[in-house]
Amino acid sequence: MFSKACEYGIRAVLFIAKQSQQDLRPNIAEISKAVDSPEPFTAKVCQQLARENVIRSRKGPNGGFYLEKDSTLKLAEIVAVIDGDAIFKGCGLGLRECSSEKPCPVHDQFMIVRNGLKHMCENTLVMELAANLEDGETFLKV
Amino acid sequence: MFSKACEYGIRAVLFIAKQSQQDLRPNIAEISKAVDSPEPFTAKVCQQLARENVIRSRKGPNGGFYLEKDSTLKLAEIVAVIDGDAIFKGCGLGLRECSSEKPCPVHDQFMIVRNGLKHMCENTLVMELAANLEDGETFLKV
DNA sequence: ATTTTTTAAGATAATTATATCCTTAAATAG
DNA sequence: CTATTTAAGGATATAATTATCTTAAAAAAT
Repeated sequence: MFSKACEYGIRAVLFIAKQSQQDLRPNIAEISKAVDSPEPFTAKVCQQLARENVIRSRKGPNGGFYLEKDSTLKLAEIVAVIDGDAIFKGCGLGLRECSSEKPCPVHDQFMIVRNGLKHMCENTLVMELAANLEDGETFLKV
Repeated sequence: MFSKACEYGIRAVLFIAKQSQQDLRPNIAEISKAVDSPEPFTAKVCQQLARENVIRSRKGPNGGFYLEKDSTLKLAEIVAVIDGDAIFKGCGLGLRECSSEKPCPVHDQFMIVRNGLKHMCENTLVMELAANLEDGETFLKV
């Protein structure tokens, strides 16, 4: 569904969000340990997200990645930055042109599924997911 | 969503199905031309599907790939053979273990989307899609 | 100011997915 | 039975993704 980079990205951001709720700023070593992802690769992904202003970063001692406490970041923004929006918009059979005027054979069926994914990602708040994580209701590794 | 191999595979099978409804058995050259896909790669995919009994093939003059006219083949079988069932079953965040007992943060949300895709693929008949194709209601290339 | 911590960026390596080529073997038509 | 057509299989090439390593630059703390 999502690329590995995107999976790591979402997991990293959820951990960052959880830590941010306690005024902490985890660095790459802490993040990759917490979400069980390769350190240099996770660094790349976090840097990309920071560059695109999806998350924030601070250098120097006590630095790391963080989110504003009142952040309204949604899953969709993470996905769009890392994987692009092909998964939300592209044709299920890979046709360049595929629209209701010139639909592929599964156009209508896919539209429903893709819209479901899109709405889900656009309506899921990172901070809310992080809250469940803090309660031990959900998990980020294994 | 699906791999390129799987996209080509579905497009190829839909064309094969359409031709089979007219008692034709297209060969690789005809298939890859009709669905605008690379010939050797399409050959690999079709051979794999034939080996796994998803479609049928016949060698020699006038040979090619085909489906029985009363085939009840569904999209899900093509996807499962080419991409496996990770897309129907796997965790959206790539966790090895992810269940209702030990869910990832987006477990419930993803479940809904994945099940939507799964049911769609399991309930969509290749022969029905091929019929629309024959009527010029849907398209397989560009 | 200097040192230390940490992000940032660039270059490189390994792996996987995509694509191609070439040879072999099967099967049909004549 | 033979020639021809076509799928099947193996080996190989290319591109993209995933992963790593190294160095630089920024910023905070002392």
